[in-house]
Amino acid sequence: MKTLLLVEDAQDLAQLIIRELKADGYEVLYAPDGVEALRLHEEQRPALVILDWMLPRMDGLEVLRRLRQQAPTPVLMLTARSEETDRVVGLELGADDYLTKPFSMRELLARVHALLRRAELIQQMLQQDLARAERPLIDGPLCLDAQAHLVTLDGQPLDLSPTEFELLHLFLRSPGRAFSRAYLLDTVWGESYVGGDRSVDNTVLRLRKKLGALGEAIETVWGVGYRWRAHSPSRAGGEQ
Amino acid sequence: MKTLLLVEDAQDLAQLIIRELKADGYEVLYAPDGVEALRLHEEQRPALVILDWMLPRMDGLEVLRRLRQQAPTPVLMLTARSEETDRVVGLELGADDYLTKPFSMRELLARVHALLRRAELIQQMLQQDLARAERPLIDGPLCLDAQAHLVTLDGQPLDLSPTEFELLHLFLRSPGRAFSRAYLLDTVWGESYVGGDRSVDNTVLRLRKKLGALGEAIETVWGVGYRWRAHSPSRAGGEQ
DNA sequence: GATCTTTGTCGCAATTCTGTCGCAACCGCC
DNA sequence: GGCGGTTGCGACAGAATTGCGACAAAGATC
Repeated sequence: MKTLLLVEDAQDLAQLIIRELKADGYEVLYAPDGVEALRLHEEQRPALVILDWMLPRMDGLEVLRRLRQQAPTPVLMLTARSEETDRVVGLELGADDYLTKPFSMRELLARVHALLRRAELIQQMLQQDLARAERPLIDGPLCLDAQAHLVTLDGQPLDLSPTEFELLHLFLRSPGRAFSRAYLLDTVWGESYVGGDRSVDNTVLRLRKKLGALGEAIETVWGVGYRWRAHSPSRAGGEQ
Repeated sequence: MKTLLLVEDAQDLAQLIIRELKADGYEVLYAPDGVEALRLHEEQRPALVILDWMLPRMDGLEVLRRLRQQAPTPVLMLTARSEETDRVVGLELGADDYLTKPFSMRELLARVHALLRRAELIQQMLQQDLARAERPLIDGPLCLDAQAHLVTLDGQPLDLSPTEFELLHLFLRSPGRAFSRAYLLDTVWGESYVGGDRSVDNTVLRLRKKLGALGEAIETVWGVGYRWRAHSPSRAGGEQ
């Protein structure tokens, strides 16, 4: 479920927007002013920010400027003025889209969807670029092709869940390196994720199962975390 | 419905033309001067521009020159002078046609129709050229010929909708590569499209049905999107 | 202007994923 | 060998994702 941050000082409008966004399946954080907005943004890392132009304590443009220093989170600005200069200033400072009051909830939702999709696209493009530079990762009978998002074992495709795939990807990129659970949670699950270490354990468990005999390649580093065996023998031995 | 842009500072004439064009089923954008014309053109990308020679703030020829830097939109110029030199200058600068005031609405419409038809033809030829560079894409019993805009399965022609065709085309150009829904929406549907992920799902569903047994070649990449099954495992990633 | 095609959306079912819990097994240490 | 802490692992439930039929709106065709 995606999390959005709404920054709007008019309480009644805010309530309306929040209700609408929640009905559409989003988690909504709310900040009545810029200071609170920056705090929430840093703490929760929402997928998108809806930012009112006029705010108490800190001007919307100033908030936008500071948000941009924190992260490339997409920003949808709301304004009462439809002057072109405003639009230009907002967009130049890095707002991704722009909505003039009054607007319909339908339109707001459409813009939110579009912005989120674009953000997703950009992320995928970046990943694709990385993946393209990367040749498929091979370790004995195992092959992970990031671009195809495909893992094969002895030539047979392996059906991995997204989390399992990301974990294996990380392991294969740095065989022999030990990863703490905290690091894995940060990297694979995302830095804003809040969950227990047992999530890691279980994903490792499931991955080991799917890897069959190769599951042994994921070694437990006692008291620390896990590690992918550095030098896999060219063929898996007879042990089971 | 095609969108036209009318650039004309004489209000009464403009009103007349607008009414006439709308009655003929076009969407009409209106700019009273060159600055606004360029803005609208960039923002809305009309299919054709009707441009008056004499304009406030920016001369019609200057507008034409700048339009040409933006896009190859066909331009119909209106002028009060019938001198041949003017005609030459206008056409040299890239106006596609030319109409001398006063003119009948009947004549204007005829020219608009002709220009649009020609533009469509040109665009189609460009696409043909692009398609020609590509040889037919073949995957087992399936053959997609972009030039002929034809798909055959076991030699039988397959009836695909435009969206389905584009989607299949994209898949076959990069077999084995996983595409996110966001990427597909951007590429097949267009970046300005605002719609949900389920549109992709449904087009995939319809395509799978029409492909029959080969429908299985469209693999679901869970949590990511879709991928066309790579036939030859020797090539790991799709290249394009 | 009537009809057909295309295509986006909705709703529900089916599937898959994933965090948590409980308990057993295990490790290192004293 | 006992002990505290850590890990393995099966089970479960809630959440997220996808499949798919139905419907309606928009556009194309005639």
